[in-house]
Amino acid sequence: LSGRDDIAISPETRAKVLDAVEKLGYQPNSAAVALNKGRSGLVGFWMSLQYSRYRGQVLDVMRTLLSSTEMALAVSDVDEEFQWDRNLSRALRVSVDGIIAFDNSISLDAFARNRARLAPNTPFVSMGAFWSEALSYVGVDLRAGADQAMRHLLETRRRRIAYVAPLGSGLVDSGPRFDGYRSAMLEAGLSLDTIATQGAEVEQIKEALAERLSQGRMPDALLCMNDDIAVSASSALFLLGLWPGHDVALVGFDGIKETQHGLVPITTVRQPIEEMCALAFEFLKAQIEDPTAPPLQRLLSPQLIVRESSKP
Amino acid sequence: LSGRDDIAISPETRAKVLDAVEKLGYQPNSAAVALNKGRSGLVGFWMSLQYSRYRGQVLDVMRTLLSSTEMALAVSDVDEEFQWDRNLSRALRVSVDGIIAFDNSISLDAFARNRARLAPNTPFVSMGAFWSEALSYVGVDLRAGADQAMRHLLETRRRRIAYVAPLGSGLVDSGPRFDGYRSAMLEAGLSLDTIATQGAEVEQIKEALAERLSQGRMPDALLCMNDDIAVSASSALFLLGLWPGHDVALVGFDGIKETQHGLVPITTVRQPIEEMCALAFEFLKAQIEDPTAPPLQRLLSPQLIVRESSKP
DNA sequence: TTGTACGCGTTATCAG
DNA sequence: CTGATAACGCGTACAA
Repeated sequence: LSGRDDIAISPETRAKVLDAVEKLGYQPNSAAVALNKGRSGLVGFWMSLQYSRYRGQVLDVMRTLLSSTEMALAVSDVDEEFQWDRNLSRALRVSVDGIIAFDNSISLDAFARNRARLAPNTPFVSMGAFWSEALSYVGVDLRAGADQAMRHLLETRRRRIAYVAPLGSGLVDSGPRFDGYRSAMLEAGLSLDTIATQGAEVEQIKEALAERLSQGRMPDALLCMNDDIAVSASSALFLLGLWPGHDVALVGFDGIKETQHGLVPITTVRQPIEEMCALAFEFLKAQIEDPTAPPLQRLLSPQLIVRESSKP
Repeated sequence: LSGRDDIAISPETRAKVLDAVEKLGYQPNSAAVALNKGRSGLVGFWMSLQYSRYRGQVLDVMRTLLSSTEMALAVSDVDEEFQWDRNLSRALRVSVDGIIAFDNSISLDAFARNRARLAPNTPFVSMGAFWSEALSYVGVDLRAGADQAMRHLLETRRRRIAYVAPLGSGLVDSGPRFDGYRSAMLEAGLSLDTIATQGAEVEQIKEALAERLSQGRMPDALLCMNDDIAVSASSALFLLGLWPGHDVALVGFDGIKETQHGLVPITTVRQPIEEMCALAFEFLKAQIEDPTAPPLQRLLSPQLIVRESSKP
């Protein structure tokens, strides 16, 4: 019935069994299978379902990766779960063989804090911008990416460089991207300029930029916290009569497809999505094989891709 | 240990047990619990993770609903799964007590087709714009909503009414919204006008509208397939020097929060999100209690909310 | 108040 | 090749 060839079975019995299966509409009980095998065949994928195209593309890659496997993905939305310590046990109730936590510091912290107590041996890999040294991770060194981007902007003689991030993201004045921005600016003797937007929509970026324009202090380069913002900024600049790449340089983060074609191809700090996902899954599988093995850790570097929007 | 008060236990033993739990980091095995109880405490939530604000808000409501319960949500992304018959068994492998399928006709069809074979007794409720008469559902009668919207537009003397939907959504020339639009137009002796956009971004809507404007055939009303588009259209019209609500009436679908405030408050066909989610969950719980009960079905009506964008 | 045995639905093993 | 049986980890009922 379960398609093994190392076992002999008479044609008649096989037919009888298959027949019964058909007749009764038999479906294996997954809880029983999971209990017996000690495996559920499920990978818990913790991510924020707040939209960004980058997240969407990562989920897609992950799904494609798993689809060639016997494993399936169970997505848990870890948005705004501020009381994570309470919610953690609920999230852990899903019978998964392991967890991949993507780009989410809150759930990662909560898990790291309570691992010993709640899930001592649950394979866990964090993936993306956040990690804990105590756990397995595939990190992406956004700080290094920000450094690359800033070096590029400074080398191409931009001086009034602003950092753009949405209000309420917690990234307006902190995080590896901002840190890279700040230290590069200070080192170059330039003063910081942060633009906090209401969101990532063209309209919202335009509003923020229009204010700068009217005050006569439009930057000559924008380091955008992600590509969604950079793409929107590109449109916003156009609407304000400015040429992205000419009047104002534009750099984004993530490397989503939409940066390639558009009004102007946009320079971006590309995250190694495929490698990151493949590695995270590999690490998870290894942890599942041997849950007692020491954590597997790897720091990936994003790569600056220079395009029209920041050509010298 | 499991907090029952109908059973007596000596303080010493209790302490000993609790102590051991602590010391060993004991956590109940969810597969075993599920097997024993015949319940996993999980609700499978099938939805497309392609972004729309409406979907985001629905997920939020659902999550809030479940958080006051002992049940947890396991989201399955059912995007672009064209080979659903193959993927269905994979999706069904998640050991859930029941499934809520939201606004997704593909997975619904696949499930309805294979229910008898793959999951004869799995509680299943579809929720939103699609349903199957053979299964439980909480439907929303978008056709009725479209009728309301069209009646409103026609009564307020708009005549050159266009229907706006994104290319590739499959909704450009079909679906209950389009059907309502078409029959109202034909009945009124007006000719159809469909605007297919590249997406829901302001830029993309603007592009489509700019073409109309330059051809001198700008409609006097836009029936937008959803609020994301309507909100973007509002900005796009402004950018083109037109006043939404004055020069061009605007009606959206869904009733997301963002329609209330903005450049212009936008008329929308509000979906009964809270009621829909609550009812779907209630139906699912009932099906879980008694899987052999006949399907529970309910058709909800969306409600037209008239705002600035379509005032007479 | 405590200990024990059984059943949940599978799979794997082992004797026939 | 077939049939019976143990074990997976838990909850519950019942005997001690």
